[in-house]
Order: sequence, then C-alpha cells, then structure tokens
Amino acid sequence: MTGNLKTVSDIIGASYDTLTRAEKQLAETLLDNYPVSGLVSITALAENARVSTPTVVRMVQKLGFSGFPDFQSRLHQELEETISNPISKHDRWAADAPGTHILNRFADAVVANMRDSLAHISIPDFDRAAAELSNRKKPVYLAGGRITHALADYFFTHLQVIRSGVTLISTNRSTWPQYVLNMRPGNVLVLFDIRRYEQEMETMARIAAERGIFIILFTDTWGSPIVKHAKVVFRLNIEVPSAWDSSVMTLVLVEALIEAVQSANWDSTRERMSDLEELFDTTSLFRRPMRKEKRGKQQN
Amino acid sequence: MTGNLKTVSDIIGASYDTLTRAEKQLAETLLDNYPVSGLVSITALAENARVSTPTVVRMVQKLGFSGFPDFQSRLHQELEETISNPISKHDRWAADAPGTHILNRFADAVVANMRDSLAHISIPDFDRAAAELSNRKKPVYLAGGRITHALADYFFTHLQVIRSGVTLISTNRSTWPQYVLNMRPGNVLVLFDIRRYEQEMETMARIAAERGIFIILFTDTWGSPIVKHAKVVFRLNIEVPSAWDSSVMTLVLVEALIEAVQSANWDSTRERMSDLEELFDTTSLFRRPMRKEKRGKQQN
DNA sequence: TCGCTTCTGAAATTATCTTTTCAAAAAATG
DNA sequence: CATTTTTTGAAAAGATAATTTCAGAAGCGA
Repeated sequence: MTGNLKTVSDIIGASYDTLTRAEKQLAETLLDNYPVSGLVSITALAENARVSTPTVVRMVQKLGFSGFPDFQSRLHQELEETISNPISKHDRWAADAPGTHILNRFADAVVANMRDSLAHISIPDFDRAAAELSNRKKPVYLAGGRITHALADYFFTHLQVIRSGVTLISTNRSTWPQYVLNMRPGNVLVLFDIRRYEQEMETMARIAAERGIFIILFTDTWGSPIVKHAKVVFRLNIEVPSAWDSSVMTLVLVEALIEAVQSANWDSTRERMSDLEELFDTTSLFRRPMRKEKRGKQQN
Repeated sequence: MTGNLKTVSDIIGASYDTLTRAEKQLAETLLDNYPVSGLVSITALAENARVSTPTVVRMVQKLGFSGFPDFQSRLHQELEETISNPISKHDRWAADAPGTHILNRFADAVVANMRDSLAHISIPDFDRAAAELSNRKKPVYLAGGRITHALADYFFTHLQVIRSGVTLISTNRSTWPQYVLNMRPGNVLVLFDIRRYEQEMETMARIAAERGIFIILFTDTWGSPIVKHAKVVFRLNIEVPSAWDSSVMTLVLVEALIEAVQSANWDSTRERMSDLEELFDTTSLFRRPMRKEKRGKQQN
C-alpha cells in the first residue's frame, strides 16, 4: 500500500500530485517543521493547516494508512529512530541497497549532504565564527563527544599551529568543570554534539553560556539540546548508507574554518609555522630537514 | 509555576528527589529517549513506564503543569524549537553566498577530489582491505601522523565497537617498537601517511612488513615511501584551496570501510552494539539504567 | 502489632479526539 | 448553462484519552 518508500515525507512527496487543494495545503503544513508538526492531535493539525479534520483523515487514508493514529505512530517511530541509536538505523538502510558498491553509494550520499548542508549554512554565521576564532585575545576551548572527539582533536591540532591560547578539553568528563572554571566571559567554546546527544555536554554548555562564553556548535539537522545555548550553530547533514552517521560534512566545515582563520592573519601564522617546522626538525629522531617552501603546505 | 527552569527535563531533574517510587519510574521512562517518549498518549506512556494513568497525571501536576495536555504541549514546543526544519529557510543562501566564498570553493574542491579519488580506487583493493579488517582472528593496529592521528583515532573508535582486537598506536614515537614487537604475521596494520611523510612511520612499516604484517596505507597521490611495504594502498586527492591539505577524502574512505566491515558480520556487531549501549546507559552520570521493552500502542 | 499516613491503580466519569455521515460548495463535463 | 462528479467541512456518532474518585496496598512510627 505505502509502496517501498521509507519515510512518511517520501510517501507524501510521491503522492503529492494526486492530492487535492486542501490536502496539498495540509501536506505543506506537515512537511514544514517535519515531523514534529504531525505529532499533535488531528484537531490541532487540522487547525494549523486551516482544513477540516475529515480532510486529514481522508488524506492519510489516501496515503495508505489505516487512519490518523496509524499515520501518527509511524511518524513517531520515525522520529524515535532518527533521534536515537544506530542499531535501528542499519536495518533501515540495508533494505534499499541498490546493488551498487558501497563506495559509490557513500560518495553519492556525501555529495548530497554537502549540497544540502551548504544550502543551510548561514554565511554570516560562518564569518562570525571565523572572526571569533581568529581573535587571538580570546582563548578557545574545544570538546567533542565519544565519536566526535576525533574532530575536535583535528581542529585543535590545526588551530594550535595557527594561534596560541587553544585548549582541547579532555575526554574525561569528570575534569570538565575545571575547564569551565578557567573560561572567562568572551572566551570561545567549540562543541561537537551529534546524536546521540550527551547530557554532560549540555550541562557544560549551559553553565558556560551562563558565564558569557561564546559557544560555536557543530550538530546534525535534528539539533542537539545545546542549540539554545550556542551563539553560532552549524547544522549538518550526516546521513549516509551506514549504521553510523557521517562526520564528513563536519570535517569539511572544520577545514573551511581553519582556512578562514588562517587567512585572517596569515603573516603571524606564517611565522609560527616556520618556527614550528624548525622545532620538528630538531626534535625528530629520523627526519632530515626537507624544506619544500611551497607556500607553506603542511600535513602530517 | 514551573519556576525559571528551562526545559521539562530540567524540571524533572530538579524535583526528582521529591518524586515517589512510581513517579521516579515514570521519570526514567520520560528521560530515556527524551523527549520523544513523552509525545504519546497518556495511556501509552503509562503502559511504557508500567505505572497507572493517574500516576502520570499526579506527577505532571506535581511538576507544575495544569494537566497532561499542558505537559505534552510543552514537550512538543521544546522539540519544535530544537529541531526547526531546515527546509523552511531553504532559499536563503542563493542570494548571499557568492560563488567565491571560501565555503563554496571548498565544497567544489572536495567534490572534485571525490570524483578523482574514486576513479582511482581499486574496488578489489577496497574489498580486500575490508575483508582483512573484518576477520576477527586478526588483530588490527592503527597509527597516524601528527595531523592524521585524528583520523586513526576516528577509525579506531568505530572499529572498536564493531570488533575486538583493535589497538590504536600511541602518538608517542618512542613506544612504537613495542607495538611492532606484539604484532604477529597476518596481523593488520593500518597507516595514515600524508605529506610530509614521517621517517619513523616508514621505519615501523618496513619492520612490520618484514615480519609478515598486512599493511593498509592511506596516503596522497604522490605516495609515501611506505607504498612499497603496503599490501593495499589508497591514494587520495587532498588538495583544497587552503594552506593545508584536506583530510575529507580520507575520512570518506574510512567511513566507507567502517560500513563495509560492519555489514560483513552485522549480527555479531549488533550484539556488541547493544551491549555497549547498555554499558553507556549504566556508566553515565545522568542516564540511569531502565530496561523496558517498547509496546506498539501510541497515540497523541 | 496497631493505627496512621502516603501511595497506587481499578473503575467510573468527563473531556477530547477520530471517524463517519451527509449536504452544500466547487470544479469538471457535455 | 445544466448536470454530474468531486471536494469540502459541519455536525453527529463512535472511540479513545484524561481526570477524578475511592478503596486497598504499602510504608512508617510507636
């Protein structure tokens, strides 16, 4: 009845053309702020969409559901799956394997994510984040969750080359209060919080926000609870054909920020970089200095 | 009435001590999978929490709400605020994102890299790497350089969930010989070596290769000296409009491998994952253990 | 153990939601 | 333009949810 379409929004999209005027109006309301808008009573939903309740009933039946409760429980289930753990996710993806190699499916998903994510990133937000991170007078702290810690680490490693006053917050949660204690109003806190969201991080964010810390948050499109404490929020598309979420988009943004911060004051960065080069050369056991002055390309 | 506390979960947390046994039980259910679990009918919620509906009513009133509908609409509002659909602010970027902004240039470069890299990756190589990593009898070691360490870390974190016998090699070079000492013929060593290539890593790779270790190498298109020791080499495009090289393509490949390894033996992975979930639930400071099997009933 | 208080859920009651019915309005057709 | 078909919502009917009542259960102090 509902075909092999995965989500309710897919179903709505597929049958959109066959809907009547009032039903289209209702569909718009549902897709706007999806799927939360559908989780209210049929009466409230009808009112929000400015249609009658029978219209709602007729439409959901047209879409293949037995009735409004059936429709709603499907929405509810969808939300639950998307918000919570990765176990249920895998089973969803596994079903629609189109036979192509995982690499290609991955690449497709990543490119699609990139397009969507970029469409929703506010350029002023990006510039503001870059400006905050470029201000050497403001110490920067970075923290990630269980998975995203590696991203915080990556960001940290680069920022550290570019400027001073950068701190990577330990993965050990019990030390977090001490970091917050050291932060001063106007300092910058960069957080990575992708589902499943971590309660401790929200606590840290709330306290930091109360103390006037400027919070930059990397999260997914669902939005972590930290959203309300953050000054700048990057919502990224993280869905890929995997049991896991993808960090690729997050990394793209991190790298773009690194470049923005770096070019904001390139001169002093260049100095720091060559100083660093020298340090590496002298402390390394095996390395012979192999200077390649190609405009400061640095890696590994 | 509800004080100046922000979220429903805050309110629950604040009055947790004053709750009775059945109410605490209900509170657990609500916080578990918050806030979605609270968006069902009072009947379904009571069933999930194994308490009676009057208990639900009494608790929400105790928390300061006028009744269950009031409570639920507050939850709903909260979810709406945090999720906020990106589709709605869809056509904002076209205007204020000129094609020259660093973000767009970055995205273009990444997509181009992806196309080039994928064209050069040998699918059999990918599958072979995945097979080696999927074999639980073969311990896996991972190491990265100064920058790429974060990628090794990311790979490690995921692999560790999927299987046992995974070791992340310390960043401290002087400990490397000890790791090599532990490796046995047939073991797998995953190395990240992007320019500038590190002498110590080549040394480690050479010795490991002599001892019959299966080496999987992630490098750039120029190819690190380790290439000659490795059984599988992934050469990736890493150039972006930045003073730095990009790790995005590397991450894409890592994630694809993670998925390949995971789906290679999904059943045992699933078990490990849910065991892990349980551990997280019990060890976390804020989440309390609460096993409950979900029932199908749900309604607004 | 008793008596008291607090807690809890079954059942009844009340309120609200969901579905159906049906007639009027709108759109399509000849 | 008349007729038919489709769409739509008001209102009634039916189903479910939310609240209240109340008696028994559980905990507590003496």
